[in-house]
Amino acid sequence: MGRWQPNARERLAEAALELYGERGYEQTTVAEIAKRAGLTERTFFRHYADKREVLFGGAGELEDLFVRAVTGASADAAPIEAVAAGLDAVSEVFADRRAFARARHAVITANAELKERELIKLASLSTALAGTLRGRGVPEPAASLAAEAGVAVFRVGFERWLAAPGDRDLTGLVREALTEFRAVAAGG
Amino acid sequence: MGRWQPNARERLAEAALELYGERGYEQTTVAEIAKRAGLTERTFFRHYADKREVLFGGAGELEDLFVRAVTGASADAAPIEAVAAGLDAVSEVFADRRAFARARHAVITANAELKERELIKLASLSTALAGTLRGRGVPEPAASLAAEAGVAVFRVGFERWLAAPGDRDLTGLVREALTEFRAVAAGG
DNA sequence: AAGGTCCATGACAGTCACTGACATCAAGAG
DNA sequence: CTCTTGATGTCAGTGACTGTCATGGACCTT
Repeated sequence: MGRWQPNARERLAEAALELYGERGYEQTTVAEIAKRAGLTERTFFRHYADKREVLFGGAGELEDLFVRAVTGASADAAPIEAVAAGLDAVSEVFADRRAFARARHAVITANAELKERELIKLASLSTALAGTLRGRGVPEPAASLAAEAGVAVFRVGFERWLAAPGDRDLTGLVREALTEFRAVAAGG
Repeated sequence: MGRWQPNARERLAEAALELYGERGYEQTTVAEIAKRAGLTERTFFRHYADKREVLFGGAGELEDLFVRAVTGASADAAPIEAVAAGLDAVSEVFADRRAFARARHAVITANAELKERELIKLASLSTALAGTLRGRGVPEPAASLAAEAGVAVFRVGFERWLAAPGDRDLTGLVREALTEFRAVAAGG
């Protein structure tokens, strides 16, 4: 047995999501989160840079996954097709986490500061994707535009998945969003 | 002569942009901004909700302008064409403000918190555009996707304009970005 | 086993963004 | 001339976040 309970970081993230859900983000103090996790406020800030970041621990892994899938797409795939491969990979990860995704999404959409943080994570993802596409030989601004398109398509598909009843498949909804997107861009 | 100097709000915005540029956003306190504007910290917060918002006073007008142009596009224009009309209208506004736009953009890109605020303003613009498109009879998710596309295209064109030497025309750069975008979506 | 180092955490004081409550005083209304 | 209005000042308070030093179990060395 260690001197402290294990998984301090995860306990903090859990406590934060619960409290943000129960009372709202602004009505929750960091001291309360730390207390529920059996830690102190100071320790919270050693694990998370600020009060928002505690909800975004997985953003880095998601970005890596998306980038790897795009990198791994066949060399002759068009930019939008490489992005589509990334969309499939990312969609799979969420398949069995809809309850968690819904709780987290509800908390985030209820607060402007949290929305800001989510947007900058998506922007970071977009930047990483654009870089990956350039690495595949896609010139600018096509790389940036394809990356932005991919993120927009994922977001639309993801939100429809969260709103959908029962057993709709995220991968399918994201693919539908991509198809719609291409029709719109074509002038449909 | 009033009891106070006029244009307190504008003086605060000017002082803030100067100080953020000179020392950086984080190294500037609200008390310093207020002092340079000849006011107190408390008065700063009566004009701007927070330390970031002072750089985004014009966001509302820009959104209105964009929305009005899309609303005014010919009734049989495709969604992406209506958005293009909005892009033209917004581009015009910036034509003679490149120096200011550059200073502001440099400050914003130098700081993550300011980037977050910029992103949420663009997201708000996107949401407003999507609503306007739905008002024109465009169904979801086409409306949201066309709106996101419009904002992405503007941002790419805008950044190229800021980076470009001399006398490049913003309207032209944004139109080029739109053309490239449509090619990418088509699978080019 | 004794001693030494490591490192996650605690304790505590401090800065600054932001808010609520109340006071002030020129300008305009009547 | 008086009254009301509204932008500003003053002041006290909360909470996010940081720097610094102390603590003590785990692990390593001998």
